[in-house]
Amino acid sequence: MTTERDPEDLTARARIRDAALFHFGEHGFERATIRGIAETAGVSPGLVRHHFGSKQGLREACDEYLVALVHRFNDRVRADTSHTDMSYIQQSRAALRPYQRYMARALSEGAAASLFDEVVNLTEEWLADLKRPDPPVVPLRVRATIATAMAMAVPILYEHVSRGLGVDMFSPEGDLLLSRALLDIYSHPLISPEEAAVLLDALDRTAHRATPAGREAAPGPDEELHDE
Amino acid sequence: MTTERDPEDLTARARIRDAALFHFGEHGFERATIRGIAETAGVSPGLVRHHFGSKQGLREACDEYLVALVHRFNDRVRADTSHTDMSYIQQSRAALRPYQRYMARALSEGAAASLFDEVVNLTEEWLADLKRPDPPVVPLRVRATIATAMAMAVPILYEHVSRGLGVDMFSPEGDLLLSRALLDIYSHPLISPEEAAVLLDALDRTAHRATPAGREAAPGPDEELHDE
DNA sequence: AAGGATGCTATACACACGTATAGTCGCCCG
DNA sequence: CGGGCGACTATACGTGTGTATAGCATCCTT
Repeated sequence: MTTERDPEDLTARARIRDAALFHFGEHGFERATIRGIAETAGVSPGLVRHHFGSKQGLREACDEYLVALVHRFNDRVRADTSHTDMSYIQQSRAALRPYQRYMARALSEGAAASLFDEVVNLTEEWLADLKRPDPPVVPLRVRATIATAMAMAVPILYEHVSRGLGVDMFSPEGDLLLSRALLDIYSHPLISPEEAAVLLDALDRTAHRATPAGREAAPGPDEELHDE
Repeated sequence: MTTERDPEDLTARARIRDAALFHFGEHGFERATIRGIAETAGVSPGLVRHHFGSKQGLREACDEYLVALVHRFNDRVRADTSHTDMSYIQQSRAALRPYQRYMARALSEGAAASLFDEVVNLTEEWLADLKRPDPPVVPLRVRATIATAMAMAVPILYEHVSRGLGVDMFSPEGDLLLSRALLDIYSHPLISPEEAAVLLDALDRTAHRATPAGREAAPGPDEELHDE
């Protein structure tokens, strides 16, 4: 059913990559060892180097593999016109679950940039057709980035979240509880609009105090603060 | 002013701890070396072991130090009755900024549990006196945990967030942009209540289908990651 | 002033890990 | 048939790192 892998898999190369995804995800890049990965894959450590050149090369291969995978799922979600139907999203979630820990680790180690950006793109589309009473105070891309980061937080902080939930996040119970919680949080503002207005005002005032007149420090690519 | 440190600081022990907080935050626990930390602290590597026993002991000392620090700030925020005034929060944010990268790393490595829990407690209080039209569908603790995780995501994904923002997250510009974005996101639901209701309903229905009666799923230590 | 504890350094050890090299087996193409 | 080539293994090397030990200096106590 979920044959989302490339045709030429089952090969030793693929087994090494899978083992690496597991080991990197479970122990982190540094603590994971080529020897351990090789053992899981059922090959000799030398073969790892033969196929991927180096440990870093292996990581990059893992990243590329996942980027392609996520991209494929994104396309499917995009193709789904009925946004009330979550079957594709659920399906994607399920299929990507084995790789969540790897993604979490890689992202928190600063790697897998294109993977993150790929998700940001999707989030951007998602946020774009979201109706809201007042105009946003920051560009769409910024909101999408932060929303993506926030969504990634849960798998990244796996141990802590599981402890707070009282059940393992990846168990069926945990997954259900988590989904319900996310739905609740995402559908309710954590700050009342009035309070937000006050705080935003205070923020802008202190900001103006800090940056009195013509500032030019740190020229970002596009400094558009206002909106898309 | 920012004399938030213990009295007996300036000592070599304190310098080592500070250096460790920096190195661990900058390079992660694994990549950070005792020799490097010692050099930054201006002492010999042996002294690190003398004071903290082991690298792990050093990490724990860092955690304890930060838990105490955060705890102190939490108390001050709690003591602040006027919730519209953000001076204490801003002050705490500023004071904790040098340690943010350490905290982010430690948390994403699964460590510093009590630090996380400390923040969850504060979030819990924050969420408790938040008015909302409908009753929550999950316990307060669960919501607080996830909200905390989401808040932590931004510093953890520092590189990616900075890239998405177009400016360095820790620069003044980045900080302002980030604050505005967070305010915007926190004050607007990302899912409309109606949509959420539909999704929640769908979720509960599939959940009942999946777990007919008492499930307790065997959480295998190593999940097969090949296919499903 | 003697003695010991404590802060601190220098040196050495043990080991795990990434990497490099040489070699073997099997398959495909000519 | 055979020659080359890619998949794969065995083994070894170098090094970075945590840790252990021994020794020195300084200060406090009695």
